[in-house]
Amino acid sequence: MRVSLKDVAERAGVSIKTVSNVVNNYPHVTPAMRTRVQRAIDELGYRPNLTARHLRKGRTGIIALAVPELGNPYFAELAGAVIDVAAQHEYTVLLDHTQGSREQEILVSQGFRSRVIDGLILSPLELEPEDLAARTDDAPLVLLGERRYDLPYDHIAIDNIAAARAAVRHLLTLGRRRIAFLGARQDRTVQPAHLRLLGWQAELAEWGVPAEDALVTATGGWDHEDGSVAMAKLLDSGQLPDAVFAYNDLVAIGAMRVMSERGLKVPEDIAVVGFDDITESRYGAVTLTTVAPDKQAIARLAVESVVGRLKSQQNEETPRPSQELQPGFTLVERESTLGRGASNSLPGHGATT
Amino acid sequence: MRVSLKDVAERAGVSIKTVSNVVNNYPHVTPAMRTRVQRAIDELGYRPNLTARHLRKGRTGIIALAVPELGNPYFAELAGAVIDVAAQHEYTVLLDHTQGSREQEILVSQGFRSRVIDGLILSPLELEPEDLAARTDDAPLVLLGERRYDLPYDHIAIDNIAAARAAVRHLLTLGRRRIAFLGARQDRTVQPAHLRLLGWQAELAEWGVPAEDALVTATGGWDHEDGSVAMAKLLDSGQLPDAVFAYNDLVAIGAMRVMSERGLKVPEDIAVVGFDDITESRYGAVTLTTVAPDKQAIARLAVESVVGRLKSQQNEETPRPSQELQPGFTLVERESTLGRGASNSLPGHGATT
DNA sequence: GCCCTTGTTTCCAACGTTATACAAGATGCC
DNA sequence: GGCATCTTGTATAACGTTGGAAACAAGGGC
Repeated sequence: MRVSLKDVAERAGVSIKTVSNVVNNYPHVTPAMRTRVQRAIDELGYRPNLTARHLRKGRTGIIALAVPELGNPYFAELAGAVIDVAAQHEYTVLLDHTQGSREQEILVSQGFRSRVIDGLILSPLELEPEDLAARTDDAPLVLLGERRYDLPYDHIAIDNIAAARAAVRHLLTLGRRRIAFLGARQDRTVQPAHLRLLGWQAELAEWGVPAEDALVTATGGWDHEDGSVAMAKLLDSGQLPDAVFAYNDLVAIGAMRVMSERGLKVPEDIAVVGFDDITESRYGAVTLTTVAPDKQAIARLAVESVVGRLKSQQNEETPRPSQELQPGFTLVERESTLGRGASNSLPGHGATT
Repeated sequence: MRVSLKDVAERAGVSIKTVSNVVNNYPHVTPAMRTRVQRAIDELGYRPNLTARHLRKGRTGIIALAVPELGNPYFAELAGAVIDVAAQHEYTVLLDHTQGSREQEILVSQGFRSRVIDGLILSPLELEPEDLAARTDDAPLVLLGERRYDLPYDHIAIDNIAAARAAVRHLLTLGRRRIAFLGARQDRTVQPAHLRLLGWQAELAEWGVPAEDALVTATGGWDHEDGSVAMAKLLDSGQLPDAVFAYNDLVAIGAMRVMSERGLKVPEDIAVVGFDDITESRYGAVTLTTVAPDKQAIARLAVESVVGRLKSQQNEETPRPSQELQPGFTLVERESTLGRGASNSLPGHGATT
C-alpha cells in the first residue's frame, strides 16, 4: 500500500538515490532521467515520508507555540500571525495550550515533544525562573509576554510599563482622577511581573494623584467573567471610580457589562481602557480604547528568533547573545474614553528592534 | 551532545534493546537491571527521539485540525476542545488554518504533511466534492461543519436546518414577522450548503410568512466587519426588519453595532439571533440570543472518529462505514431577543450519536 | 587512441528506534 | 543428574530517507 523511494526506483529501473535526487531537485540529473523518474513517481503516487526525512536530517521543520488559552482572542490572533510568519520560513506550527498551569508550562519548556519540534515559542504565566533554569532541552526557546526571567533566552514583549503609562496618561488627560486598576494578581507578593500595575502607579505618581489600594482589584484569571466579577466587587466595596484601566480587553469588556447592568454610562460615568486590541473591542455598543501591541511584529520577531538560532545551530556558529526585544504598540482611542463620534489612533512608543 | 539509546547502553554495559525495554516498561526485566539502566538514563539525561520512534512505529500520534480562521472565536474555542480531547487519547494536535482558501484546503486534505500526521479533522469552506474525491492520502479524515459532500468520510455537524428553524421560530413566537437573514453567500447558485438559509425559509413558510429576497443579505466572509457592512447595506436599501437572524455571532455582533450607531434599539426595534454561542456573545451591552452547538460533543466525536479509524487501520480490521454524526445544540435566549431582565436556555433538538 | 576531466548515477552507511528471533541462564520435574 | 521449560537479555534487521564516496559514462584535448 505505502509507496516508498524503493518502489519508485524499481518501477523506474534506477537506484533509490536517483529518485531521491529527483525528489529533492538535485541539479545534476539529466532531463531524460528526470522525466522518467517523475513518471514513475506520478504513476505510483509517491509521497515522501517526512518522518524518515526528519530523522535523517535531524530537524523537523516544526516549531511549537505554547499559549495559555486559545479561547482568549489575543492568543488566537497571535497564533494566527505566528503560523503565517512561520509558513514564510517554511516552518509548521504545533500549537499547545497550557491553561496557565505551571506543570503544563514546565512540561512544554522541558521539551516533552523531544525531537519532534525544532524550537519553541512560549508565552508563560506561572512558570518560575528556576523551572526554566533547570531546562535541559537544547531546542531554541523564545519567551513572550509580560514576565521577565533574566535568563539567556530571547524575550519579546512591548514596553508594558510605558504602554500602561500611556493608557493612564490618556485617562488623566481627559480629567479623570479616580482610575481603578482591574486585574492585579491575587498573590501580589510573589509576582515579579505585572508591569502594567507598576505603570499605573508610576503615571499616577508623576501627576501627583494618589494610587489608592482600594482602587486595585485582583482577579483569578483574565477573561470576561473575571472582569465582571472584579468590577462588581469594586462597586460593591463602595468605590466609584471615574475610570478603569483593565489588564486586558476581556477584563475591560466584562467590566463594562457590569457597569451597563448598573446603569453606569461609559465613558460619561466611567471611562475604560483595555489592553491587547482584540477584534471584539472594535464592535461593542461602546468601542474600547485599548493598548494595541503590534502583533505582527511580535509574531515576526518570535519566529525569526527561533529560526535564526536554528540556523546558527546548524552551521555550528556561536549563537548571538540573548536579547530583550520590544515591538511597538499604539494607544487606540475609541468610544470608551472619547464617547461617540470620535475615534482615532496615536502612534506609540517602543522601537521595533 | 545528543544522547541516544546507544550511549545509555554503553554506559550501563548492556545492549541497546535492554535499554529500550526499560524505557518502554517491557515487563520481563529484573528489578536490578531496571535500576541499573535507569541510573544510566538519569545520569546522561536521555530523552527518547520521538522522530525515530515514529518512523519505526509508522505512526506519530499527531492529528491535524484545519480550520478556516483562528481569529474566529468559534474555531479557537473548538480548537481548544479538540486539543483537550485528543490529549485524553494521547494524541497531539497540529493546527492549520486555511484562511478559507480552496487551494489551502486542497493542500491540507491531500496530506501535504505526509506521514507526519496520522489523521485529519477538516472544517472546509470552499473545498469542492471533486477535490475530496481526488484525495489519495490514506490518513483518516473527518469533515466538520455545514457543508455536505456525500463522500465516504465521517461528517460531523449539528442539524443546521433544525437549528436555524429553532432560531427563526423563536423570533416568530415573539411576534416578529420581518426577519432578515444576514450572511448568505454571494454566489448563491453554487452553494449546495447554507442550510441555515434553507432553515430560515422553511420556518417562515410553515408560518405562512413570505420569505422576501430583499431581506436576505450576502456577505463576503463572516466576521464582525462583514456583519456591519451587510447590516448597513440592508438598512440603506430602505428595508427595516423587526428581527435579524445572522449566519453567526460575529456577523450578529457586527450588525448590532451598526444598529446602535443608527439609534435602533435591540431588541425593541430589531431582535437579533446569532449562531455559535461564542463567549463574546455573553458580555456585550446587549447579550446575544444564539444557537449553541455542543462544541464539546463536536470535538469528542471528531477525535473519536479519527482515533477509531486509526485503531481499525492498525488492527487491519475493516473500518466501519462512514457516518453522519449530529451533535446536539441549544437555543440560548438572551437579551437580544428577550430584553433586559430575562435570560434563559432551552434544550435543543438533534441527538448526540 | 589514450587519458583526463566533467558530469551523472549508484552503493553504502548512517539517523535512533523497536520487533523478531535467538542464546544463555535459571528452574522444575521425573 | 539430565532434559524440558521458563525467564531474561542480546544480536540483527528493519522503518524511509539523505550525504558522501565510489563507479561509471561520455566528451574533449593531446
